[in-house]
Amino acid sequence: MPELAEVVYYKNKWEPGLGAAVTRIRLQADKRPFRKCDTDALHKGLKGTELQEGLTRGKQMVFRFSSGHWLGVHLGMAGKLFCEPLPYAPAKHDHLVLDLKEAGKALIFRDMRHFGRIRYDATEDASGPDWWQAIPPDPRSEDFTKDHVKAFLERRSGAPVKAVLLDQEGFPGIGNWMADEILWRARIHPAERAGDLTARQKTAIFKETVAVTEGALSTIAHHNEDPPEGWLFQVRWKDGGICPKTGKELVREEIGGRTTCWSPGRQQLNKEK
DNA sequence: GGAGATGTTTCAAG
DNA sequence: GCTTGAAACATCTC
Repeated sequence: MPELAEVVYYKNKWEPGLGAAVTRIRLQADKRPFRKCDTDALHKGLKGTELQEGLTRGKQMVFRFSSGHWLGVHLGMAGKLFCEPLPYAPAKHDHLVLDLKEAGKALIFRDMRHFGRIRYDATEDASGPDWWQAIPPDPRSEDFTKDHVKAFLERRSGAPVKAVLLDQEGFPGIGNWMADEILWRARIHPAERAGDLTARQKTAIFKETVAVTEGALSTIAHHNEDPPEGWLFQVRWKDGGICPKTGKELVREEIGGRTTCWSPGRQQLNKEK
């Protein structure tokens, strides 16, 4: 579900808890979102600390608590964060609930599919845990440059460009619909091998990645609205969806391991041109 | 009942 | 060691 802009949207859902201390922690330690997480340490470490800040990079989130405690959140495919007044009774898939008594709020992580992930780290490093610092620059960053994009496309030269756009090592925050939107705008066939792209096409991928990210942030990040009319997003899951540019039918097929939607008249393989 | 879902990890093969 | 592709993960909805 959540790509870069939606991750920002959900991160902000915990804002009502800023400045308040964690008074109670309820979690389902045996569930998959806590794989590789020391839940005992989380319990002991986080209790009594104050929520100070929430940050996002790509699809990753981290919440900074007082005294060097950090909570990492990944929403997976279907996860969400929200806030409810106390007292709050957790539902079946509410894997983590933080009560903040002085704010009168419960902060909740819910994930029906269990593809999400919670992490806990204790470090005095003000830049955050190692895994957080290791996340490559996302498309909002000034370090996300044309050269960076070109180098990554060349490194993954044998893979379909759709698969490369989904790789969080090169395009943190880009997910399935954003990748389709970028390729549709750039008029590139999703099955094109990244190494077969022209210099002009590589530049187009850089520019459209930034543009789609900004467009998504301006709508989804604030109110979870859909992107504007005229985006592929509006039609890509509809049966018999029509390309807003060509007026012809869109195609759906699995490319790079994910269902991919594109406009055949607009996006062709280079060798077919 | 079966397929598919806005994602990541892991593993095998080249 | 690096790249690529496919399977696995858990649950719900259509």
